[in-house]
Amino acid sequence: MRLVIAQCSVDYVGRLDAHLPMADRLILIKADGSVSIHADDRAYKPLNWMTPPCTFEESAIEDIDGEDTGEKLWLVENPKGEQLRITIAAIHQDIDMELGEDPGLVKDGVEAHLQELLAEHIETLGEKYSLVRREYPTAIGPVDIMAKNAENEFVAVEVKRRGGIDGVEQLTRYLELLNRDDLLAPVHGVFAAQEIKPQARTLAEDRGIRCVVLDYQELRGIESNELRLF
Amino acid sequence: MRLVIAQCSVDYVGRLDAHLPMADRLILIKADGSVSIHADDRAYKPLNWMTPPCTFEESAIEDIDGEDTGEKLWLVENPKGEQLRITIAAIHQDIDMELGEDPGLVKDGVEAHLQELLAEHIETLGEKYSLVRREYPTAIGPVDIMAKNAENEFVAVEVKRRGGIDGVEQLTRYLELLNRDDLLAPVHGVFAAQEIKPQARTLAEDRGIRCVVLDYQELRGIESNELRLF
DNA sequence: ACATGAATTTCGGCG
DNA sequence: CGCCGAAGTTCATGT
Repeated sequence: MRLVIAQCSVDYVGRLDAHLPMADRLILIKADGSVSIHADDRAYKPLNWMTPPCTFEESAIEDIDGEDTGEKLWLVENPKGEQLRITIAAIHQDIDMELGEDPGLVKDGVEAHLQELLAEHIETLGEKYSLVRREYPTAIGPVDIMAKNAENEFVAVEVKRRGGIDGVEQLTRYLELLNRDDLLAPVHGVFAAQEIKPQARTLAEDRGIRCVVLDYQELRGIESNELRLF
Repeated sequence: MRLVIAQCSVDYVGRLDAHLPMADRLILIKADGSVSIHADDRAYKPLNWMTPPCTFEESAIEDIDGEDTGEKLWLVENPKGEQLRITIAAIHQDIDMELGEDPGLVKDGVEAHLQELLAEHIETLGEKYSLVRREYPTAIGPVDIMAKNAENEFVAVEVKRRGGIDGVEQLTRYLELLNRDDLLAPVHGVFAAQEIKPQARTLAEDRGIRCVVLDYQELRGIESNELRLF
């Protein structure tokens, strides 16, 4: 990892064209070969970058008379021919440090995990609910969770972290298909998400689909409480 | 902008839970208050981060006996209560630098620009093609470009940077609607993108929609050539 | 390798 | 302020 704070201008030519006028910025050169250029804002997003694989080449910039201007051109290029051209006017800091390979991130709470938790605690949807199976297969793709309600009727559940119109449309297609099967009908629908957008809720309820807001911490809490009982 | 290279472990509790075991990493603290944690890989993407607005607080970590362990806890928290807890075991580098406000990025070549260029050079679609208007309004949303072909028939054009199934479906809906209007029918369809996925192409051609791959550099080149003529 | 779909998506535009 | 859709999306997964 090399960190360079420098006065620089940048041009990107590739999937689009972009230009950054001369200013002080951080240039981050990682061991994977990637280069990214950060300003002191825009949170974690760089102004410009090049992802590996790519090559890095430094050259001196000469003026019309062939005199060295003291400026450097850093040319970063990938095999597709996309280029990042960094003109370095002055370097304020330049540090290099070996970090070694990172153990990596352990995530917990994405959609797959929500589905898992809800399947384990299907009674969150109502008393006497029981799980039929996760990823219940249909001709147009798997339903996230298939369950049965207290009346022993089928309930198809679509799980999302953020529930939008798309998810409702998806569930609607499943319900339409499933309800054509006399062995299953009537199949009810539940749209379950950590966050449900108003439009999605309206559309869902309009179609007789019940909306359930999932509380991830609470679902996890149920597990913790169960554990505490032992 | 503060750059800290440190041996640290990180826990994020918020929209999901995530954990990073102890290792050497770069911690980037920007003037906007954002904090991001980078490893020496994963290109420009940080392992973990917190976007502003958020608060930063440092405290000493004590062991069970109340003895200072020498470790520090950096607690980054946003108003929603999401937390980034960084345990600092050792600091290898710590530099601080004022960068000032960035002039910002000039972009050129995104979808809006593709649409603009194609509208200006509608003959790219065929000889004698003429532009009716961009963002041609319909009840279900605007058609990117409405044109007429050499036979003076309407042609609805959907412009995408990357053409997938969705774009074809969208154009199909427009065409269905537009062709119900006797004043417009027959309306032909053109699916224009910098890159068209095979499945999208198959679907489009199956529906009688013509696929056109746009070359951004070439469209720009036309402009350059025109300029050169003057 | 390619297509599909989630992401702490982010980001910007428009209403 | 919230919805909607693009993004140099990126990233992981399944086929």
